[in-house]
Amino acid sequence: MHTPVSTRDRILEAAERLMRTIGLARTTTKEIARAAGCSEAALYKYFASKEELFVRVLEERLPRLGALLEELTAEPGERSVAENLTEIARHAALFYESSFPIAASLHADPRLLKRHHAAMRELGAGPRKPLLALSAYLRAEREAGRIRPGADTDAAAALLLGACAQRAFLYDFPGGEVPDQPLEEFAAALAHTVLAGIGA
Amino acid sequence: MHTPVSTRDRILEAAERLMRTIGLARTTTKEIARAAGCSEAALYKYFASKEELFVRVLEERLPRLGALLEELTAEPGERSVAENLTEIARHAALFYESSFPIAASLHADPRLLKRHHAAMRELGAGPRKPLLALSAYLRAEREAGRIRPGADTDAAAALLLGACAQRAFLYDFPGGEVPDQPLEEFAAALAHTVLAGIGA
DNA sequence: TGTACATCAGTGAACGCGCGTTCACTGATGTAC
DNA sequence: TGTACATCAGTGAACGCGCGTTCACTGATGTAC
Repeated sequence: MHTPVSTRDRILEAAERLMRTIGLARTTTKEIARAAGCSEAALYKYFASKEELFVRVLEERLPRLGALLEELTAEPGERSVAENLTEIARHAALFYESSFPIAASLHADPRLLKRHHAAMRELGAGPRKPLLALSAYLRAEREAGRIRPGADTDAAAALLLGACAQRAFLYDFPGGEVPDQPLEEFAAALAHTVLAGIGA
Repeated sequence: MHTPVSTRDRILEAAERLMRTIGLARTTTKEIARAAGCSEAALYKYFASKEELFVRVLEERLPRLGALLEELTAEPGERSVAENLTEIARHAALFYESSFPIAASLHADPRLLKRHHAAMRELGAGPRKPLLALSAYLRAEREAGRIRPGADTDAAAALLLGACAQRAFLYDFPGGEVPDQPLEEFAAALAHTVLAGIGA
């Protein structure tokens, strides 16, 4: 720890930023080195290959929605269900917005996707975690009598998170199109409409 | 028209299949030519560049959900809203399943995405079309008194289609994981839960 | 009819470029006596 | 204290490979007279 930011960290940061902005397809070792302010050879002092570098970026620098949801739903009783769902939708939308470009890149290269998926499994993470966490929260609310007894919590979770994920997809398009509906409003509308269906 | 299937069509078909299976990142001109049963040079008789070939694949071979939805909702009165929504969800899920891998590939390469987006705009298509079509259908049902007057049709459309799109994402993972819930059941559950919120 | 030429789909072999990767190295810092 | 050696982060320059692309061509089919 001689320097406040290690070369390794600068490499990871540069790789992540490039994946986000110019896409995996155009993120080359040369570009990464230039952005990190080191030589290409230095990359290979810290990572065995370009593929391993990418896997590390995904493991070490992507946020975790599942963990966030678990936190958010730790004390279910403190706020109303509507408030909780709105907050969840807001966080989910932000999360998908920030991770979508990288996730998309991954799916363009099944070999890399496979390696990433294996690494995720070992970490106990994965793309289905947020769904499970939200569904678990909704079941708890159902037990507490705050949502309707017959409500389908899996369907409700799929609807809410799906809409947030799709929003991220719709706005990851060139031309910098701005959403016609602000995030807060969008989140509240989703929560309200879902809750109208499952609320007690 | 000497042969029943032209070389151009075989090239497009091969390119599409490869994009779907091995991903854009690994779809090379050599692989396309091999799969189409022609020389690499032949590709350049029909397409100016590899990038143009991809744009043509997207323009000419991807299904159109927006058009399908418009068709599906042409005579709203014939079936119940629940039946209509289930059918819409089913078709949407199938559509996203088939187009997701290619859409993901596109987002890995912003330059290609930009070209594609421009081409789409000219065709009057685009990723937001299905949302608009579904929301229009729901508004029609609202006018007809078959769903609640105050219902937020935009939110309902975002929820239903978002959940279908996310399902496609969740199952586009290696290891050939099979959905734990059959498509029919999934579609019905979504339609039911959304309708509980907006139904008359 | 035959003959000479034009057109056209498609090819084999090569090209140059940019990529990921490696190698022998340098200069600074730490350690033993 | 100075001296000799070890360790370590990082580099410049090169390497080979695979990619998209091009070029001069071939052989089959169509057309004019």
